[in-house]
Amino acid sequence: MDKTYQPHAIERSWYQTWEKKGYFAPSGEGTPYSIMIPPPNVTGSLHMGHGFNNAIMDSLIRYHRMKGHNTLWQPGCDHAGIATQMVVERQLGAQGVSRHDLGRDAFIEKIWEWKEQSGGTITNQIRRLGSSVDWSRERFTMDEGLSEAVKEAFVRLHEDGLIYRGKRLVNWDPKLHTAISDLEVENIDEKGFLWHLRYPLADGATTADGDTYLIVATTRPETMLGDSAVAVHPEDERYQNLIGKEIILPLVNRRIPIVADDYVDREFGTGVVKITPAHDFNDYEVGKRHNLPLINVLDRDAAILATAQVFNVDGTANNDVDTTLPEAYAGLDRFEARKQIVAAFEAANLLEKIDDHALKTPRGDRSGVVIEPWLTDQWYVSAKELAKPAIEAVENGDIQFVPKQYENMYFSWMRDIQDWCISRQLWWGHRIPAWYDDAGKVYVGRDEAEVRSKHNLGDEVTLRQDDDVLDTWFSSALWTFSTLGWPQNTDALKTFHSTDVLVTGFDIIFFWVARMIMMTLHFIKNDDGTPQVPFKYVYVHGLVRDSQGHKMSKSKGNVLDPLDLIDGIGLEALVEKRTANMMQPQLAAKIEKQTRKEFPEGIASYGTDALRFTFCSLASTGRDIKFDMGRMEGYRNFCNKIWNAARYVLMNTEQQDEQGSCIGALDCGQNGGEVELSLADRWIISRLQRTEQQVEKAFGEFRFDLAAQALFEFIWNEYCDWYLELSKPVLWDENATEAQLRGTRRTLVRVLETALRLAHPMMPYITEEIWQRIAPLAGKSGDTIMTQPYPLVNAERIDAQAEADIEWLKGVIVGIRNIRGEMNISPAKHIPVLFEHVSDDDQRRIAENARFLRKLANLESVTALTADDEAPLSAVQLVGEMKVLVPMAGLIDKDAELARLQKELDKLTKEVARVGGKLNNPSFVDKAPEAVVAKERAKLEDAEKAKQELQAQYDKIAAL
RNA sequence: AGGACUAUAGCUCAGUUGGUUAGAGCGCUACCUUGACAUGGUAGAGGUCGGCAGUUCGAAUCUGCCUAGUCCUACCA
Repeated sequence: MDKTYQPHAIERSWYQTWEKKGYFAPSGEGTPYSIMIPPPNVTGSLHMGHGFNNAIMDSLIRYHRMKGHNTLWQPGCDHAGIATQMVVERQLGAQGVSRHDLGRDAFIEKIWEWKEQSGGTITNQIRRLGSSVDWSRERFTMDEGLSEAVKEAFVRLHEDGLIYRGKRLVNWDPKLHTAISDLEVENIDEKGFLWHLRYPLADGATTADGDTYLIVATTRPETMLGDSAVAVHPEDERYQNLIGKEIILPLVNRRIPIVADDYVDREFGTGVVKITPAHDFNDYEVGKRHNLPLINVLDRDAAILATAQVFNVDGTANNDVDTTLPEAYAGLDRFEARKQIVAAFEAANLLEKIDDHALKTPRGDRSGVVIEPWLTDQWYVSAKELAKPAIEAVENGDIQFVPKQYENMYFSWMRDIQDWCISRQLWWGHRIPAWYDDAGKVYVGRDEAEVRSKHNLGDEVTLRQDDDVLDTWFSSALWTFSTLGWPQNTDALKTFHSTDVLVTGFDIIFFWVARMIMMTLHFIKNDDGTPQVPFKYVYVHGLVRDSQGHKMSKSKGNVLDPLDLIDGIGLEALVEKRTANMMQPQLAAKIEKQTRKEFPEGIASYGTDALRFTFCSLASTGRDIKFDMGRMEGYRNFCNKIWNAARYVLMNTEQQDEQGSCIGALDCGQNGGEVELSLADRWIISRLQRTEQQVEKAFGEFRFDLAAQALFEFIWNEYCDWYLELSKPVLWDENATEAQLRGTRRTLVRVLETALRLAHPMMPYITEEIWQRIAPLAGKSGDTIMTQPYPLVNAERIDAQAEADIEWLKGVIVGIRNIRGEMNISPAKHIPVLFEHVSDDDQRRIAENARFLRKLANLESVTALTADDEAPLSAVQLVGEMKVLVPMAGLIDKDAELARLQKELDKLTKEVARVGGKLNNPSFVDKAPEAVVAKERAKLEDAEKAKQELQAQYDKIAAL
């Protein structure tokens, strides 16, 4: 074995072996356990969040696989409608071709081509992360089977009356030319203006103050072209006489009514609001209440129309309203139109004033442009009814969120859920299975033939399929069951659904988790007709952030590719990677500077296991995960520690040639034979059981950080720091018996072998690599650690006596080391040690552990004094009541020792005062549980005794 | 506006049902190439647990208020 841990030498080949041998597929035996990977966006590449996610899921999957479950982890991607279409359009754009030049079919073919080329990125990343997904069951939302499922779901929902089509205001993206759902709109704080406009009253009416106009305030003056009313509060005394009268809308000269509606806030502005039902969601509601016409003045690019389009609130065309618009603005972009309209108001002396105003601007999360409420025909899922059982499933615990607090977030959204706009004006996606006849009547069916036969439509009727496609999240919502073969009732569906746990970030609880729950409960039923949940647990993890705590995003240029932490990357390559293909190239310089500052040396290579272990150790209950390179380096070092511990074990249990290759095994008890376990052996075996307990508990509670910590502490602080050291005096003792040697060798290999299995779910590669060589020495056989049983606690092997004895031993050794350290005695120097005030237990422990003491504390001699012996002047450490003495002669400076004692005495004085104070408080003694009081009494007694001893010692030395 | 979450060592974070001398890793200081490991070892320094009140014999832990930060939802035109 190499002297240091070299991850690259072992990772790739093990993954290939595992995959080739089919270890990732379900075993077909045992209780089913399944996880569906949250499908990454096929256009993209995995970022740190995915890396984190994968580390968690793979740990769970490997853990359950080792526990003998019939384990399925199914991978796949979603087609990411808008994002993918954008990427391919941009590529075509670079060649001067638009998708319209190509036509729909050819364009979709281009997307498939592109997907073939780039789809390998993600699968390669998943492999490099060590994820043991069943590649044979990889799925893609646009695959035939899943497309079937989408169609089926749409048709059934429509039949159930849960999907409808209607003309509504939607969030329109004027750049991408599609509707998007509420969730895809980001409301961003921006600075804007509030324009106060004068709207002249018709028919000579005047306000209470005698003005001939009303003042409305607006952040979007250009929409005034579509105003269909002005509203005041019904109880607003200022405007009582004007309700029912009319306004002459400036520039347009349309007469519009003054209505009363309690939507209006009297305190805000002038208490008068312009109502534009076709261009504002609130105004739309007001319009509905007052039966106002919907006057659309914008086209799909959000430019001003030459003539308005007018509808009634029920969506029918309105022919009563004059559609004339001023010619000056026709074809102008909304922002240009805004400027000119404001100028026109000013010129007409109708501009009262302009105030600065902070507002939230709705922007498309993909395009970044301002979203326009726009009147269109769209398909909707009525969510209220679907939400009911989805809420219940969480209320009654069929689905549990971990941590639980996320249930509140879920409930609050579900209880106020809005209908979901599922149609998108895109080409890439599942085309809506709806057809129209020439009269515009709509028919829904699985295909045109079904529609014709169902509605008795002869060939003379021409049918045209809806051009639109479905929201990607619609297909993702079916993910847990569509990927298992639904609508067929496949064996896979019966076996692996409900899945066990969904692992995801809280940012997509609404987008995905909630919708999956609604859809699954609706479509998937048990034999008794009760609905099936998509998953029993939702493990919600935090978002991975950079070291500054900022969210990682491409536009900020602070993203990290998990592979770059695994393999390492030079500074230049990292800068290049972060600044390539930017949506906003002007940020490149800033990103470059920032990158050079944060990673002046680039990024070192840490290997997959260290990365995964780091992710696990960060998986506590918080919402943010600040990724800390220092922490990962620490865990890389941990891998090295394991590596070297294994080297040591192998050196002492194998027969090795000059190069360290194995040429035979020493007797580790693999073939039986008498075995004598030392105290240290019994101790480490006991500690191993406790570690197994902790890890088991932590996995059960999704506390991967605690599992990682328990493993780390056991392996480093107990096995390496103490046990390996304690094994040396036995292994190197020429007088050791065969049974003793066999016992220690057996414990060395068995504990290591078990620890490897314990750690394997989190660190698959290093554990496999070492296990291959350790297993035979531990009497284990098998092709891979992956399918070995996960360690089970054996409570009988917990040995409290051994633990107490080793604690004593550690106390003595640390005490001596402390004197050495503080007194500057060279570690190389052999020193004598004496024990005074020795109890029977101490006597036994000294006798049993003399050789350990000598070796680990590097002692010249170990002497237990009897009551009659006179102790030489010494530096002293207390272990319980026993005094550990290091004679001062020639070694220790008087003043240094006094200072050291004084420090100890100060500590003890404080302790005595603190505990004594507590015990002097009668209400404490009266009210606290007896055990607690007894504990405090013992504490006080110990501290007082220790203080006395040390004080006496101090006086003795001081007197010299 | 409503709600959630967070605040513990210089940094990144643990801390189970209230009872610890409040822990870990990194960083820092001193010493050490001892036959697994310098990606290491030994010893050590470092914390008024955001602030203020309260409940309690006892609070990092429970309650209220405040401050700071993060986020979500809704929104005043």
